[in-house]
Amino acid sequence: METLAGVDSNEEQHFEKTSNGKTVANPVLYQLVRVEGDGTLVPATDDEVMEVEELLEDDKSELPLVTGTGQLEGCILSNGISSDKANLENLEGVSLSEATEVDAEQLNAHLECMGVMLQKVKQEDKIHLSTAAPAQSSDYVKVDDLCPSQNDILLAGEEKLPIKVQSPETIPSLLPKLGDPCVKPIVEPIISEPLMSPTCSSSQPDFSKIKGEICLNNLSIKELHETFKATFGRETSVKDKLWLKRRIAMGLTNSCDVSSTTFIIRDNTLVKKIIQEETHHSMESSDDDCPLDGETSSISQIGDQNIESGKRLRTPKAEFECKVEELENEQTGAKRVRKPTKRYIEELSKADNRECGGRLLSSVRDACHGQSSPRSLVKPVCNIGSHGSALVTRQDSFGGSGVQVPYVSRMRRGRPRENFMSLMKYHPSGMSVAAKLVKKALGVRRQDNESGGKVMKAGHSPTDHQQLAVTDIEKEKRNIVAYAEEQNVIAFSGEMQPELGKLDSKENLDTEIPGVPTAKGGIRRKHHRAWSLCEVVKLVEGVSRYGIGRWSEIKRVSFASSPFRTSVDLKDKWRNLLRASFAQGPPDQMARNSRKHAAAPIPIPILLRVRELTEKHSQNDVIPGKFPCYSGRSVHEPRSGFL
DNA sequence: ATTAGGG
DNA sequence: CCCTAAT
Repeated sequence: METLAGVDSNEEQHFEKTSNGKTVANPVLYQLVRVEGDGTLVPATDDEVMEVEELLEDDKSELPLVTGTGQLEGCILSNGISSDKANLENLEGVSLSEATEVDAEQLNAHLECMGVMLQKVKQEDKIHLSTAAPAQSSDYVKVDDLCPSQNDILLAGEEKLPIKVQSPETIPSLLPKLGDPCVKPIVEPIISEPLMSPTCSSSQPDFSKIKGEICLNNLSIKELHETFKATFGRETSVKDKLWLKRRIAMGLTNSCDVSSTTFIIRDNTLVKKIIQEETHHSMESSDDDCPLDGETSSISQIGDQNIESGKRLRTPKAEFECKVEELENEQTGAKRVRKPTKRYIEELSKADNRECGGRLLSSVRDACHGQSSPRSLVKPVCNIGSHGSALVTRQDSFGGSGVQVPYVSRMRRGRPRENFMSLMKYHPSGMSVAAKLVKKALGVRRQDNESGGKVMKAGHSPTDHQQLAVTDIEKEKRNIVAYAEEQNVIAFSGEMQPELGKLDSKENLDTEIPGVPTAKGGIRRKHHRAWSLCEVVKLVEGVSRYGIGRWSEIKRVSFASSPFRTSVDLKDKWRNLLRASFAQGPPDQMARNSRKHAAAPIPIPILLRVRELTEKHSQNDVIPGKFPCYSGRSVHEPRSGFL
C-alpha cells in the first residue's frame, strides 16, 4: 500500500551536470515520502528515512534511484525548487516565468506553513502563559533581527540541507499511484504536468478568468483546466479531477490547504475561501500531541488569515516537514500515519529556541512583571505582529537545526566522553561500573536526578574510589552520570528531553530539563546552553534596570521562564560579556578577529551597552578601579541612552 | 539564599 | 559551567 518514493527536487536536465548529480552548485536533492494508497503524500517517517538512507549511503554520488526494496517506488523528477536562486537562473529548459512561478509557489507554500507553525506556537505560548500582557509582548520581538547568527544559520541550513522541500508540484504528480486502482498511468501526470512548461511559454496567471465565486466541486474537468490555467498560468493535461481541485486549491491558497473548494476571487486575489469539509478539524484536535502542533488551531483558519493578510515575504524551505504534515492532515483527512518522534519534536523546539530565544514568551514574561524599560533600542522596535521576524525565526530554526539530519548524530553534547574515559583509566573495573551505571540510568531513566546520584555512588565500589581524592570521585561521579545520561538519551531518544532545545520561547515549558535538576547529590552537570542573543539582550536589560549584581532579581524578572539560567549563570554571562566588551571594543581589529572565531558574535552595540552599564555602576556604587578585569582601562564613552 | 571570584 | 567562600 504504502511506498516510499524519492522525490528529486531538482530538475536535473536543466543543469549542466552529469547524471551523477555531483554538481556542487546544483546538488540533487530529494525528499523521501510515502505514497499512500489514495495517492496522498506523506513524509517518510524517521524509520523509513533511515532505511532508505542506508541504501543511499552506499553511493551518494549516484542518483537516488532507490530501487531494490520492494518498498521503494522510485525517484521522480520534478521541477526544481532549489533554495538558492542561482539555480533558477540556470533553468534553461524551462521558461523563466514557469520557473519563477514554481518558485514563488514554493515560497508561498512554505510561508503558509510558517504561518501555521507560528500560529500554533503562539497559541501554545498563550496556553502556557495565561498572564500574557499584550502591551509588553512586543518587547523582544525585534531582537530577532539582531541575531545575525541565527539568520546565518538559517541561510546555511537552506543551502546545505540534504533534503529539500518538495515542490507542491511534485505532490500531485505522485498522486496517481499503484495503490490507487482507478488511476491513470503515472507517466501522465509526472511527465506532462510538471515538465510540460516549455510549450506554454505564455504562462501567466489570469485571475480575471476566475473572478467571483468558484466552486471546484461543481466544475467539470475542462473548467478545472481553465481554472488551473488561470491559477498557475499554464495548462495541464492532468485529467484527474481530484488532483486538479487540490492543485487549484493549493494554488489559490498558496498552501497545502485543500480543504476549501469554494473560493471567492476579487481583484485578482483570493478574498475568501469557504471550507466545505471540516473533517480535519476533529481529527486534528485528537491526535496532535506534538508540541508544535500544540493547540490545535484550525489550519483553515490560519490559512485564511495568512491569505487575507496578504503578503508573505519569506519562504522557509525547511518547513517541509510541517507542511507535508498539513498536507497529510488535509488530504488524507482521516488517518495520520505517524506523528513526529519526540526526538524530532525536540529537535524542532531546540532549533526554535536557538534561533530566537523566546521572543514571545520572554516578552510576555516581562510583561507580567510590568518591566517595560523605555530605553533599550531593541525593544521599542518590536512588534509581536511582525510575522516577518517570527517567520524567519521559525524558518531559521528549522533550517538551522537540520531537521533532516538523523537524530543520533546530534546527541553528543560537549564533554562527558573524555572525562568518562579518563575515569575508566582510573578504574580498571571502570568498564563494568560504567556499564552498571548506564544500565541503572536506563532503568531508572527519568527519575535519575536524585536517584542518579545514589546510583552513581552505589556504582563505585569502595575499592574503586579508594585511591581517588574525594573531589575526584565527585567529579568522576558527575562525569559518569553525564555519560550514562547521554547513553540513556541516545537509547531512549524517544524520551529525549527538550532541554537543549528551549532557549527562550519554550524554555519555560521544559521544566523537566534534565541537566540541572540534581536534587542533592548535585551530580549531573548542567547541559551547556549557548546564550542566545535574545537572552543576552535580556540580561543587559535586566542589568540596566536593576543594576549589576542584582542577579537574583534579574533572574526572577527577566529569566523567570528560563529555569536553566540561574542567577549565577547570569553573573557569569555578564562577566563574559564584560570581558568581551573590553576585549573587542578598543582594538578594532581585535573585534574582527574575535568575530571570526567567536561562535556567537555579540553585536557591538550590546557590548557597548555592557561597558556603559559597567562604567556607570562602577562610578555610582563603587569606587572606580574596583573591577579587576577591566579596572585598568576605564572607558569614558559619552555614548548613552542607546539600547 | 545571594554574591563574588577563581577554576 | 562548576565550586567555594563570604555575606
